[in-house]
Amino acid sequence: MPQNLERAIPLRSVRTKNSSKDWTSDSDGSDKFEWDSDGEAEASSAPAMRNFDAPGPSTLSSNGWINGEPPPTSLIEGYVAMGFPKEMVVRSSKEIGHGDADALLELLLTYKALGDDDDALGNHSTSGCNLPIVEDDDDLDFENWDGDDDTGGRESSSDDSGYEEFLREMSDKDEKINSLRDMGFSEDEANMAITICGVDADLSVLVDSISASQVTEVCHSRNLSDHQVTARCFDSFGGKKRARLIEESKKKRKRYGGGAQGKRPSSDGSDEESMPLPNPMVGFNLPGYRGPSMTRVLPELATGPPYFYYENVARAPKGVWAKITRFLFDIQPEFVDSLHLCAAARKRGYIHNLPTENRSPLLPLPPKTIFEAFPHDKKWWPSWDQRTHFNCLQTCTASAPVTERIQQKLSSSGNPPPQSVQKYVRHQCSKWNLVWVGKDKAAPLEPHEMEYLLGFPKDHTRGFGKTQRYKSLGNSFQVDTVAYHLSVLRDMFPNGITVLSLFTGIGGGEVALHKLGIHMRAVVSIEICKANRKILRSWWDQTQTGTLIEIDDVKSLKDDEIASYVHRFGGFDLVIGGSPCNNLAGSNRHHRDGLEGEHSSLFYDYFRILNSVKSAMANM
DNA sequence: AAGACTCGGATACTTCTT
DNA sequence: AAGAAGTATCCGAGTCTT
Repeated sequence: MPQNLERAIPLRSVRTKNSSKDWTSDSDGSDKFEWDSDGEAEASSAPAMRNFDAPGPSTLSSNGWINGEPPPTSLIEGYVAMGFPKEMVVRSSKEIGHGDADALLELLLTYKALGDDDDALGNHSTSGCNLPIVEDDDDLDFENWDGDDDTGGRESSSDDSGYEEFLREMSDKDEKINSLRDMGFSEDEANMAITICGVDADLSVLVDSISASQVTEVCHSRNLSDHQVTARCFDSFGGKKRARLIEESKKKRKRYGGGAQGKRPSSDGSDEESMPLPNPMVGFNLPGYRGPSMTRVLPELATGPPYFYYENVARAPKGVWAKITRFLFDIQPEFVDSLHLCAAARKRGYIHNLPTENRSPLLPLPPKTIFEAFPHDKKWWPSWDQRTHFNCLQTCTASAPVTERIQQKLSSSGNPPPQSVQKYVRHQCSKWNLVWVGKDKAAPLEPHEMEYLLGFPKDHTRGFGKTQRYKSLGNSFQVDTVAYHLSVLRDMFPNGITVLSLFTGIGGGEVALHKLGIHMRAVVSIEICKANRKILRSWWDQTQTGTLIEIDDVKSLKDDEIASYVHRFGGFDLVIGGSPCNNLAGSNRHHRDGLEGEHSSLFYDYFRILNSVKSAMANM
């Protein structure tokens, strides 16, 4: 749900500038909600995540920095704000440079995970250093099995003595890598297996891991969905705590030099980057769209507890969903257009590890067409406006002059109006989701009408400014859609569930659970917008008896605090949330730079926190 | 080839609130 | 008077569908 870009950016330290609102709350001030983002504003502060395009060859200069330049202080601070030790950031930057935010983050996460998992390794352990620097082939981590280019590769030498020591400490890992190479595996494979299984894993376990990865790769290359990969593939993996490592290992590099919009050349062509959207966009199944019954089997490491549910816009820039998928355990997204469930389109992708059988829709069923939703408007609806559904409800609405111009054009033409006028009016109506509320009078939806279409209780957002309400609603879940997916939890948790809700917004997930009759014993909610927090609190106090804890800044939620909540509530049954889409949404003309952009860190927060929860629960 | 669609952002201005 | 909030207008392109 909610969120803004602002939050995306780490820097609390930087907050100063924009004063007014604290970053924790949305950018707009009052309301910003859910995911989206409005956040670009902060960009300036955002340190780090910029990637420069030129992929040129990386070279290690005499000062120990790749490409010869130390990272800007702001960049380091940005990662430190994300929770990484400064020393680790510096070291990582030296290893792979700071130009590629994706690679750098990946390496940091790997280091961190390894360090967390195995103290014996120490921070340095990470041999992550052996991780290949930037490979071109990217995405497919499991891809280049054959090429072991890396080996000799990296002359990482460098003058940095600290770095060398670091390398020395990795001897244990190197030894295993050598053994695996002797067995015919590439260094990449060996590295990945160690990343996944841990440096202390037996050689046989590492071998099994590589074999399992190869199976996965084969499945992917055949375009099989994840559910077709048997869990058996992953049985050999280590403990659950390793779960978070998986992704990191998976995402091995997708970097491309291109700019944000990234069209990456895609060396091999086809494949990963492309993740075609289904048509019709009905997900794995929908009421009334019974396709072939499918049962998916998730990799063991992807299964709960906790269950998790991640959402974002379906039409993100190319490569974004492929990347998100890699982070989230290679689970294939379920793309659904809420158009099939209610009267408004809403094309979204959902990555979750919930069962997909025996779902049930919320009752009563919501109106599925505009006329069912607003029968009163039928009286004024011109026959040449044949819309039956609204387009995606967004955060911005038409200004009054739009209505005025439409009215003026229609009143000055006959009936029916000429084609040119019809075309203009139809375009405006589609663009702004206008409804006919009077003779020749097309007006924007009111906030309460949007609440209705999105499945929220009446007046859910009432009491706040209209602009804020539009913004919050535009960034929200479509409750019926999400509830359909979450409905499987009802029978699984008859005594209620505990929820960690990221980017909560106005509580679309919570409302869905409530409408499903699922008791929430406790909800820990992270939402930057003050107005949204108030909206959730207000609704909670009126409808719930469980515990609600609201946190404003996702960046402040660190591992130890997560662990304390896990301990306090006995773990979380569900981690739910969408991440801001400011830089993903097509409507954004300014900074649609996907996950490569400067404001894309919120997704990584989701990822980070999810893995932190998994890790804490594994240690319970 | 043309059309349709997209959880948006920056800015200037006006209006409301403190 | 100053700040907060609301209003209006500007701003395209990537991707998919027809």
